[in-house]
Amino acid sequence: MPARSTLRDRRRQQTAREIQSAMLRLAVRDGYGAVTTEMIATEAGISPRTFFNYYPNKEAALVGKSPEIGPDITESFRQGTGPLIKALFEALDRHLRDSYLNRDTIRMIDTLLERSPELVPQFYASLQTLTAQLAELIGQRQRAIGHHDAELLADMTTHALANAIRSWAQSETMPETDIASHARIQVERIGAIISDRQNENA
Amino acid sequence: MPARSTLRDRRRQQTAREIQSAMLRLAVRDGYGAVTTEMIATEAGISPRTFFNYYPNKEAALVGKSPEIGPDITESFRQGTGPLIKALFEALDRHLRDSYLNRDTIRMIDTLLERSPELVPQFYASLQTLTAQLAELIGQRQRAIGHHDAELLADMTTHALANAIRSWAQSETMPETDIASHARIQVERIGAIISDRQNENA
DNA sequence: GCACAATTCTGCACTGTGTGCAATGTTTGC
DNA sequence: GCAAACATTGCACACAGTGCAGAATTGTGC
Repeated sequence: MPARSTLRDRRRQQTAREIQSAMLRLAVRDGYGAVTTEMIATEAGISPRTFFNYYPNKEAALVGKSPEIGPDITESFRQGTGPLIKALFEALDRHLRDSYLNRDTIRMIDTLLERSPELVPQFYASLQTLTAQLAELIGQRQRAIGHHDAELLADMTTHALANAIRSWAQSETMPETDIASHARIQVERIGAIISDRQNENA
Repeated sequence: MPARSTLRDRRRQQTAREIQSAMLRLAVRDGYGAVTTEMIATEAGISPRTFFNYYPNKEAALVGKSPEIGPDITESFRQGTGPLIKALFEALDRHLRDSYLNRDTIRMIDTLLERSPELVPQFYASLQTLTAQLAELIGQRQRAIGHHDAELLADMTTHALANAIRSWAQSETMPETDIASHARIQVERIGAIISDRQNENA
């Protein structure tokens, strides 16, 4: 569901971004642990109670609302037949082109994750929606791949994608359109290490 | 530090296990969300405050305290020179032989993760200690592998290991000594998928 | 424009998590 | 058996998160 464009919905999205941005600003300034939901609400100009209408917890506000993969993309992924990894990252590439990525936002998240490494696992956990969606898609396209394997692969993919997005945010020159292929290259590098082919094509 | 065997330390370990077991019993009976730290404390025969002397939060009590990889194992892993994956899972195999795994405990965890899938990401996050240790070891042994790659690989390994332990707990017949090789096989299967070699050796 | 339906925002009361601190017990080394 | 080290506990407190009900706002049909 690619967000009906009623006034209400646009406002909702706007507020969600507002809250995330307030949270990030405060966390970068005062440290994640020092930020309370009350401070965020005040900074974002809403009541403390309303914060929880937008995000189920503090963590979630950090990551923000990321859109689901659209049905056109999932459809063509499911029905494709080429190499899985190629198709997977093509789908992610298309998905990224649909999403708005804000360099400054990602940079702030990056700063936080560097300053408070204990947040990193929590951060990846917040990407669960994407991971679960990917796992399901992989399972549907490639019936021969078991459930656990699909999940592991999806997890890895999300992880690599997050790494690629972080590199992109850090770099001044890397175009947004390179993110998916960056991630893909990392995954393939891992594949090579697993198969002990580290010194090939070096 | 392989746990000095003073009375104090043995008691500490015992209490930690006691708490975990209390938590699991209650969570299986009433559902994870319905269990409060106070209930756990009562069930385990300690004061509510003491609970937090053992575990930083409810999550952690679920997973329990798992011992670090001993220095003998890490030493020989770091200095080995063969294929990384082989060495990695050999080290894990030795590590598992040092640890006590309790089938019933794992089964209860398994039940919980099935009933409350929202716990799964949190669960993997709790294995962060192991993941971080593995990432560091990989980086030290194989200098050519970048930091991000080592982390991704470590994450995958931990994930696969958790899967293998869960299979072991479910099975009546699988010997404990097969866990590491199970995990290794999963990782290698993923490696093959990445490299689009799914139909080899089938 | 105007009523009224749907939705969203907010305040309030309440349960539960997690921490700091200081008093009180218990273990240990000597 | 004594003093230092460490563990347990109670208490007070700050904050997270939820349910509910009324106020405020926005969308809709006329």
